[in-house]
Amino acid sequence: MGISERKEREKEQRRNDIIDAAEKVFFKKGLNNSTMDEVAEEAELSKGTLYLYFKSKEEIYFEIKLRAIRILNGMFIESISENKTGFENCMEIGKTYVAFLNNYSNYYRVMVYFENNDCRVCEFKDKCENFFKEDNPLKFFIQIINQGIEDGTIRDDIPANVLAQTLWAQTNGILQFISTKQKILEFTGVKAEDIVYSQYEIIKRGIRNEGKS
Amino acid sequence: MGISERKEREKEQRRNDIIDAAEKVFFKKGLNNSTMDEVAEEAELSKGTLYLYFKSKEEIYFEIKLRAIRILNGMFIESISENKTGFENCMEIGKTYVAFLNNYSNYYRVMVYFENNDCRVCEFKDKCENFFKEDNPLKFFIQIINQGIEDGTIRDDIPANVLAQTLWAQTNGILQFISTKQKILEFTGVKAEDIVYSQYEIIKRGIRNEGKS
DNA sequence: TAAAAAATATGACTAACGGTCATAATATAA
DNA sequence: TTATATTATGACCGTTAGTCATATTTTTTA
Repeated sequence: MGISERKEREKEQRRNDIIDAAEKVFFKKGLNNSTMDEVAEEAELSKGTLYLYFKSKEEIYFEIKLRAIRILNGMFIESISENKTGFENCMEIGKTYVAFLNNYSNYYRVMVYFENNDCRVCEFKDKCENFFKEDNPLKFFIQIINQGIEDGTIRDDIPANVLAQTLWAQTNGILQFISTKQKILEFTGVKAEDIVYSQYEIIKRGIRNEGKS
Repeated sequence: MGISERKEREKEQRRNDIIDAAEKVFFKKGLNNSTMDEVAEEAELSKGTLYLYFKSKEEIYFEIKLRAIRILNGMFIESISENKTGFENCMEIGKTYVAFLNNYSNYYRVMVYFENNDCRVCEFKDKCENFFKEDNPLKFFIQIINQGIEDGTIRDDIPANVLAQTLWAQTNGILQFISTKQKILEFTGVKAEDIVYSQYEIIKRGIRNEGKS
């Protein structure tokens, strides 16, 4: 049945085209100031057609979030190395996350949106439920922490699970701060890099296995 | 002119009544699922009247945020003590912030909303611009860190400004994580308290002045 | 290849809701 | 008591996410 397969591909393609169009519109004007009519126009389709491929405006946004996560995951995987210690890899991931914020700020913003609007995310419950079980930056990060505990470069008095989630949550807080609180940074005369550097310094001391370099 | 003063008081009172009503409605159903008609009904006023006292739905929400900040500030001030070191006070503030999340989760959620929707906050630019200059949890926290640096209990190689904002941002990340990622915590079998404890542990090592207890 | 059936696309329409404004009610001043 | 100012009202408006009856295109059938 070559036809149904081709149709499947075409459908997938159209879905992607719609997400592409939505991305353009949303990135330019923000989710709230973008209308589905604009997305439809950008995609050269009628509005009704959008709803054949997606349940809601927010579901399209959620698909963009998935793209963001895929990019971030890819960057993380590229940034680590077998030749480095767990501790070094861990710090590398931090740097990479900051680079993601700088290079893909649009995608980053989409991710933040879903961090903080979990009430609505229920719509995608099924997708979210299984999310952690699949490839996911946090899951990946836990492995790195584990590596560090095993190779003795990261303190071992906190379970890898817990330590990883703590660092992950912290780091999200840092990125969120430097990306939304420019006013405060300006007013206090502090640069985003200062905060990032300070975060590294605290983490270094905070998680390094004592006695090791 | 006793009359105009009384009128002023009455107006202020009515404003507060409206915020009270809005709080009830918003806390019960969430900002997005609450309508201005519902707020008006709860306040026993017509919808039009609401707009005599507030420019928009979101401005009312912003007023609720101000209440939240006032509560948090009060808790912070209560939690510190002249008899404690800067380091101890700093840790105390962390604990207090967690207590705030647990005891005033509705207010906490409002604060988070404005952390992450800064685009819209422009409406309240004037209010926000001056915000940092007034009483503000972060500003207060900077003072505590300064105390710690001065009394030698907190490392002095990072400026108080920077260190305080870093810790603040981190902690926000932690609170946000434990309040929105229950699913992940469940799945990994980690408790919110574990994360909080781990955070304390990392910070302790991370900011304590070496050589001091 | 033509007609029937299935799949896909359309855009006018609806419902919901934030915000407005002409009008009404009430309080104050003259 | 009348004129003026203040406060309140709710019908109405504009916008927009989402729907659905209808139309178009593609595939299947005979």
